[in-house]
Amino acid sequence: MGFNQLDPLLHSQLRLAVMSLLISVEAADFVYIKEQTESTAGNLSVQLDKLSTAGYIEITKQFEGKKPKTTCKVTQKGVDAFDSYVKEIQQYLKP
Amino acid sequence: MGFNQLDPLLHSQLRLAVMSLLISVEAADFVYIKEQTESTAGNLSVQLDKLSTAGYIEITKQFEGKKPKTTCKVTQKGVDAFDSYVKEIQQYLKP
DNA sequence: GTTATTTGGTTTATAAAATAAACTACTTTA
DNA sequence: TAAAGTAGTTTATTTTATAAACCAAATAAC
Repeated sequence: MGFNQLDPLLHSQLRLAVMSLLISVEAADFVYIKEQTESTAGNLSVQLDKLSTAGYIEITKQFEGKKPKTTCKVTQKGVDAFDSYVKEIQQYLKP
Repeated sequence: MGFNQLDPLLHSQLRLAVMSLLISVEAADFVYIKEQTESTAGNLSVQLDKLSTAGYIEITKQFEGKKPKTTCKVTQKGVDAFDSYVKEIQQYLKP
């Protein structure tokens, strides 16, 4: 037993999906993340901001031709936090 | 990939801890759960109620001598839901 | 060529959760 | 018998998540 606190920043449906995705692909743009996670743009925008503020991901905004393009990639801090989260929740899940 | 919806009833810090605990011990009383999960009585009361309403646990209230005693045990439905949740979140966690 | 519509988002408002604080009812101890 | 402890519940507050509305520019349709 011993239910140590799960990182509340990661223990969220969408943010967990985003982190999981970014960890496997290293970098992804807004539209791709939105499609993969089946989230709304508004919700995604907010949650990416939180992950960015926490230093778990890095967001770059540039123009691809004439369209804006937001690219995200996970930071080392983000990888570490995700690893810890995985270890912690495994405690909950194993019987 | 494929981020299928995590059961929101289980994807909660305290409810997940409670379910995890109950699955391993089969039955536990209010005070014990409160201690193990390090939760406040108010929060625990609310969350147990939600799990009970969902049919994931069964709550029995009786008197132990002169003191009230609330005992909880997980139902089959609860076990099934927990199993599904574990399978789903494993998808998120594996890189 | 100017009126939709789509793309790629952000901001603000609303709904739902989690948590904390206050309260109830009874018991035990000083 | 007054104070403190036990075992909770109810209500209020805070935090989160989600949805709705909006913005700016580009493209397609009439």
